Amino acid sequence: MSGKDGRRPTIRDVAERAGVSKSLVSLVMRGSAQVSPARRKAVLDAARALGYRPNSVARSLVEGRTRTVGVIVSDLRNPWYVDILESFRRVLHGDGMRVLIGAGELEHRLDQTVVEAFLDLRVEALCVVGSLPFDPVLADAMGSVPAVVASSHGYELPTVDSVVNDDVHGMRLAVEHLVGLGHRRIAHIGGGAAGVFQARREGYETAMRALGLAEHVRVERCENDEQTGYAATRRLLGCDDPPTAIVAVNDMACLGAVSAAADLGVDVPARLSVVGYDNTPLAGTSHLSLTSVDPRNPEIGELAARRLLARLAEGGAPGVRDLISPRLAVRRSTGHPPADR
Amino acid sequence: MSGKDGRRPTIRDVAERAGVSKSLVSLVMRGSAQVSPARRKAVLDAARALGYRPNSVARSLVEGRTRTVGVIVSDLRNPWYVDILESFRRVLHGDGMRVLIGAGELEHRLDQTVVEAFLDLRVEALCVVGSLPFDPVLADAMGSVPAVVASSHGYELPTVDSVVNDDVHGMRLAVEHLVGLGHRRIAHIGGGAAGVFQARREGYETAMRALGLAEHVRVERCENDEQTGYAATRRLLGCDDPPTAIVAVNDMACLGAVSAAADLGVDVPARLSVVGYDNTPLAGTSHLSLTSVDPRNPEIGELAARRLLARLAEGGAPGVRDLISPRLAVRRSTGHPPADR
DNA sequence: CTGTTAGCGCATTCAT
DNA sequence: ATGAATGCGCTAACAG
Repeated sequence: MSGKDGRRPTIRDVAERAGVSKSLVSLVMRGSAQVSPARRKAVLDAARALGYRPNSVARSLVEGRTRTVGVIVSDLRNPWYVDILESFRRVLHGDGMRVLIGAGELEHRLDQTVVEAFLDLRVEALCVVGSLPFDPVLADAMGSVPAVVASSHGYELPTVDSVVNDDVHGMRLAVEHLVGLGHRRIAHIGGGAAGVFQARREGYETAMRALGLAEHVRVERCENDEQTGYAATRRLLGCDDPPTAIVAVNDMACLGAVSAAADLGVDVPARLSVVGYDNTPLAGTSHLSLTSVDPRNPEIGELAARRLLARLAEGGAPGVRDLISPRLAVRRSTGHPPADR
Repeated sequence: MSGKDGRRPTIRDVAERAGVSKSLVSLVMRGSAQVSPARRKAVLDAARALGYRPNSVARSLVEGRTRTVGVIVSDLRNPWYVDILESFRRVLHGDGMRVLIGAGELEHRLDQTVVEAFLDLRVEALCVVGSLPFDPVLADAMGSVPAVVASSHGYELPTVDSVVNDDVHGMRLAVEHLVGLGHRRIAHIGGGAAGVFQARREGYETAMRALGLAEHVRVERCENDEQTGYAATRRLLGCDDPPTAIVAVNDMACLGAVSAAADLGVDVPARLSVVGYDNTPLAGTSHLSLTSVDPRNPEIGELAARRLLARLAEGGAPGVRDLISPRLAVRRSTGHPPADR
């Protein structure tokens, strides 16, 4: 398991034991075809006997590359990003790259230490998954190494590719679905002037207008959590002319809407239809069974990885923006509106 | 941003620009006090002007250490482990260590590639979070570098520390809480003959016997997901003498229990009390509001990190087993049993 | 305090 | 097909 004196065995130990030179061991370890079968076997046997594995630190140093890309995830606690990550790393693994994960957000600010850790480690590229507060350190880093953002707003730099789901299209799918069921008073919880919140609010408003429902546009502010979604929904349901349907900015807010409806004795979907966004594992549970816009995260992760590989090969090409068309996952939280009073 | 010819600047470039030797630059970068303020400033200025950052790859090679520990997480999709990870990395960061995360499970088998990636990277220690299928490659790795397991069963090797919550105590808290509310027919969903499932089933049985309820012991098999928890609960509620309370092996199964009860028109907690385990974010949502055993993950992560640091300093001491006493987070899914028929 | 020298483990020329 | 020499960027042990 260890070298003779407790150290891990090096290429030299293997060479000595196999009775060949270090270079030959190196060739064998990297799968060169230019080695006679007999010597190859001798090297492989010696390596196994010693428990040798090439030191990737030394290799990185001499090759001048680490074959590593750093991924900065906005929030580990809400596992909406897992599908992005999995397809992203699958593609990069296929290209011999390693993927490191770091958590980017720390008390509503960017955790600069993860950016610096990645830079210190000499990652060859960066990927930001999910919206992160803007920070010059990160922006600078993304200017100096190849970078891509996935499902993220706020870092669309000139030389950074971005792959995001089409929020406008997604909100349109949600509103059209509800209109198709007969709803007209369709409200939105979310809002705000930045990032996904802005994009989805605008998508909602655009869709409502396009369907002739401009007069019913109604937005109540909330964040990406159950509490504020709950409060926003209570405000909506407490007014004179409450909506028959709510489109939420994401699944967590939508969960708040469901809780609020339950507390008020409003049946979902009989008296209130709700639609979430992100199609998280939460939405798929049979207990909630939320109709939710599915951003197609596996596709986003895969395309982000491809963009990154292309950029790694090409160099500083201008950033390309990919818009993935979402789909609607229809479940049991939506239905026909109640008959008019 | 880059060196003169596109390369990243090295310690040599900085030394040249500052008019000092490389060693001096090295001293300054590592914060030595043995440098005159004037020269220190010259070095720092040159480094900033060049955008220099020490190459940690080269540093690792010469120091013979990477200051990196690899964490293998069982399942990224279920974010129960996040609190463990956060406190774990907080402690390690405080000691100048980096933490890398890898996903360990791949289609019910261990993903050996993450173990090998960590070994290739020369991580100085390993940490396994959550139960993973046994695999000789991982066992071997944990024998060859300092290792600790947190909230995990199955890798309690002779030289591996383990920090786990006390499942027996946790199940006892759950059962006692229910008995205190007046329940007697208390069933368990979970079961199985390995890992947490075994430990919690045994804990349940022990607690029931200790409270004189041996005759009411009833276990229905399920896994760590909503579907099987749902099915198990339907079996329980469909029999002649259904339980008035269910203790689930974890929160996901408990969610299944809630769904099943809802589908059968059984009100929670009026006609059925349910208790989960893990106190995941899910349990805390006001919509579900599950009473759940809280394993105190922040403490687990912190202690695991301390054990690892001690082991890193000490060497191959025998593995110590820490049992963390869980607490019960009481919420709205438990209440008094219905009055007898 | 500062500069010089020698590797860390490996891949990569160049010679055979 | 194989082996010897060179250097990746840095730190550590010295010698000034």
